[in-house]
Amino acid sequence: LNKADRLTVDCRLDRFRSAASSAGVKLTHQRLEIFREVASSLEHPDAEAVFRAVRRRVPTVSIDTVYRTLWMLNDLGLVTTLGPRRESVRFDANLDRHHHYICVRCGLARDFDSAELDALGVPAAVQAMGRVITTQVEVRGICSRCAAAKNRTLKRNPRAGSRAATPR
Amino acid sequence: LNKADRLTVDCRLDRFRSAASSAGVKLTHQRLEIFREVASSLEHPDAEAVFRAVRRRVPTVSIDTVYRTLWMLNDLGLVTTLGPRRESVRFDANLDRHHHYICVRCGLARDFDSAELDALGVPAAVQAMGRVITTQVEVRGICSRCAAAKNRTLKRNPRAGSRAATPR
DNA sequence: ATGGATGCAAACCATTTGCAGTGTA
DNA sequence: TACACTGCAAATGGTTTGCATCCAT
Repeated sequence: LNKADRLTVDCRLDRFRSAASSAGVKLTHQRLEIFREVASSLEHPDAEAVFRAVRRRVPTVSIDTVYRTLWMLNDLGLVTTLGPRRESVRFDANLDRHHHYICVRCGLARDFDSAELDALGVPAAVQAMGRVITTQVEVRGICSRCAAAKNRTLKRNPRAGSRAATPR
Repeated sequence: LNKADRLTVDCRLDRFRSAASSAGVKLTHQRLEIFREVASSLEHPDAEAVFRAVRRRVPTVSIDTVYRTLWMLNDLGLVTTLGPRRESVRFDANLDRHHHYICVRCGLARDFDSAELDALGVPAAVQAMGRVITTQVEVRGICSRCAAAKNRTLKRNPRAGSRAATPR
């Protein structure tokens, strides 16, 4: 990591520290290392990759602490997930160009079309990464049904969105 | 389904029939029903949802046939998957607005920025679906590393992308 | 008829959870 | 000190696979 990246990581760590104290969660050794790992990686690591990396510095961490911490960071808004959340793979037979709206709460997934979005080009930097097959816009939010049922725990309830509250 | 949708489904079924014969895969009762289900659903069903629906018409289908068929359809290019493929959830500490390039072969995920894409608005139809939290562009393709190693089976090799060929 | 496809049941593997011990605030 | 957090180990649940049987071609 170069100097600028290091600054970014430090800034993120600070954000974590203050978020943690104001949310009343404890700042443990392992949480710090887990967050540092995600914050300083360019790889979008999954739980196991984080685990492997952190274990080098904290040989006793367990994989379940990694999972718990990552979801906690997600709940604190310090981290995002890539792709659909705690869900199984979904299939889509619509081969026409289209985009998706995804409810992060219940997993609802709906198509939408947009001439504007279809016209998008991808920047040159992307071409360098590899061949491009498809370009899709993914809009995430809370669907109206879930918003209507805005009840219950503020903390992420375990398993939310996987099977519970099946859309439609 | 209205008349136009029915036509779409029939067209997709025909496409399946010809793709199947030219690829030399057999056109079974259950495959037809599985494809019909995905092709006529607006729900982006996951494997289990397809299973439940098909079972009403073909009470003996098994969940593993559903899985096998869905991936086969994917290999044939008749179906797409939503979100990252056979992968575990990945995390991302980059909270700045950004987009993703994802290699469908090895699962590599990289950020990229684009002022043009950041300026996107979402169509009104989406507002009706629910509140919008984030808008991201997901570009899928084959990364240069995978393209370079363009060896081996044309058929999807099982487990590809999950653990094998860990990027970087 | 015959090789690919299915269904079954067992295997797999990532992720989650209950619990007793541990460490932070 | 007290309560949240950790590590362990066992449970869970979605997905995959080996194999004997079946059926499109």
